[in-house]
Amino acid sequence: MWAGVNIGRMNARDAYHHGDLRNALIGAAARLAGSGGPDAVTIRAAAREVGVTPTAAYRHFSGHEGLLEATKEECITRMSVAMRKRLAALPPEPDPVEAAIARLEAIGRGYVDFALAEPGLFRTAFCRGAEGKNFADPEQDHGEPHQLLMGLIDELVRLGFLAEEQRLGAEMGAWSMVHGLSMLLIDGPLAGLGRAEQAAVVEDTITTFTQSFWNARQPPSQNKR
Amino acid sequence: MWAGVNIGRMNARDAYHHGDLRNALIGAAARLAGSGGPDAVTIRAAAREVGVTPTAAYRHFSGHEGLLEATKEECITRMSVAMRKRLAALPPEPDPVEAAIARLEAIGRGYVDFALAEPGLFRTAFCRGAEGKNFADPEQDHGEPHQLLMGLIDELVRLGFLAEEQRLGAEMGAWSMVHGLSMLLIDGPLAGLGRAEQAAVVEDTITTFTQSFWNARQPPSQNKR
DNA sequence: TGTACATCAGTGAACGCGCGTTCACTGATGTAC
DNA sequence: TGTACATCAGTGAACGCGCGTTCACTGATGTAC
Repeated sequence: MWAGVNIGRMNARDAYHHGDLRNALIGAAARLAGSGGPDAVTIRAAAREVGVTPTAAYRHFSGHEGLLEATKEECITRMSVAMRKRLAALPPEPDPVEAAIARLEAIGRGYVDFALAEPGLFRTAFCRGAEGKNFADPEQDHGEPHQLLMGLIDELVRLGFLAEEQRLGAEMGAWSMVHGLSMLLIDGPLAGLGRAEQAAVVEDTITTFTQSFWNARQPPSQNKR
Repeated sequence: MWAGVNIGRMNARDAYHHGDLRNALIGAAARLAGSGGPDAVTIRAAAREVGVTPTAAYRHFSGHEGLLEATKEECITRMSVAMRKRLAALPPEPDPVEAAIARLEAIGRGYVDFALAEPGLFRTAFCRGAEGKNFADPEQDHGEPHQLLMGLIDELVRLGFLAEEQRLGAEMGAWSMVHGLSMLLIDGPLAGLGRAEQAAVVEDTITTFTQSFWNARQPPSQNKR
């Protein structure tokens, strides 16, 4: 009871010298984000959830912004876990190019499905962050989901399926596609669609996009699919 | 001075029986949205901007949600104006297919450029709306930018460039792409990039996508894909 | 092994803020006669 | 053309809310000796 994730509220006894308040607050904040999006992530609400005074949070975070930033990271982590599960569930595929494209499609579906399953977490993962942050810094990464994508694009280049000059367009095209689709489905004009209609849109869009990957193929040898 | 858009604050004399308070409030709200996004759109701030009591707004809107909804519409309208300008600036192109694809690319660039030029308005145009709204209702449209896109997809189908079954995938693919690209650039991990780098990303992504349209061409005559 | 004491990690009360919204009101306008 | 009066479109004060943050504080913990 002294470490790890806390479930529900703790009584006053446990709350005192909690042992893992930082993680407990992040967990609570993620719960709040899940049901109410980034706006629901407040110091007071997270502290309330954990059963602790708001002031206590200031021992572990610089303030509201610190909590939100930590919560964003948590959301990104959960997202990449969901995406990795998709990869793990993929059937074996001997052809390396087929395999890489299947993996690409799988993480794309994982991306969109996570957004649909956990819109609050998704919104939080991509909500406007602190002004000062500079993502252009190559030292800083854009988060795990992006790393998964980059790895697959790298592989397609290595396999000679994509040319070096196609790298940026393919990477950003894929990312933009799944991100935009997710946004339109959860917050945008497609949010009112029923489950089945949404699934159909996802299916068509992803399929079309995967096809465009085959179509964009390098000028290699025979009939290109 | 009695009608039309108001610039700056009005004095008490003019404010009384303002004449066009509804539009003045929407204009003020759009200004707030432009600098602070949807969260900055509040009844109190809009009223303050116009030089009027918050209570006065309740003569023209049901409440905060009513004002926000009207502001969203305003943002969407401004966006489609910007996109139409791009269309108008296009050089003449005799080939109807070339023309349609050029127009498609133009509205796509217009979409992304609007997001980059007016991130606050863009965010507001696509912020989470009222729960009850059902966009699945075919009577309701998804907004002018979407109509522009639909019109061009229709034309490509009519010209035989796209097959009927490709319609949904092409439509959602194009929309998702520009929407996701916009979001990643203004709020997401690409927000920290410099102007030049952002422009390069836009260029590559849009070019790749337009190319994929050519690649996705119907199985008309010669070498397919 | 016991104890004094520094430090750590919480409490509880309070602050000021901007918000949405409601109330009773009143000045300005326009219309019937 | 003048006037009484209904209606319209504002005012001004107040409410309660949840928020971020700060303050002085104190109970719990762990460590030096």
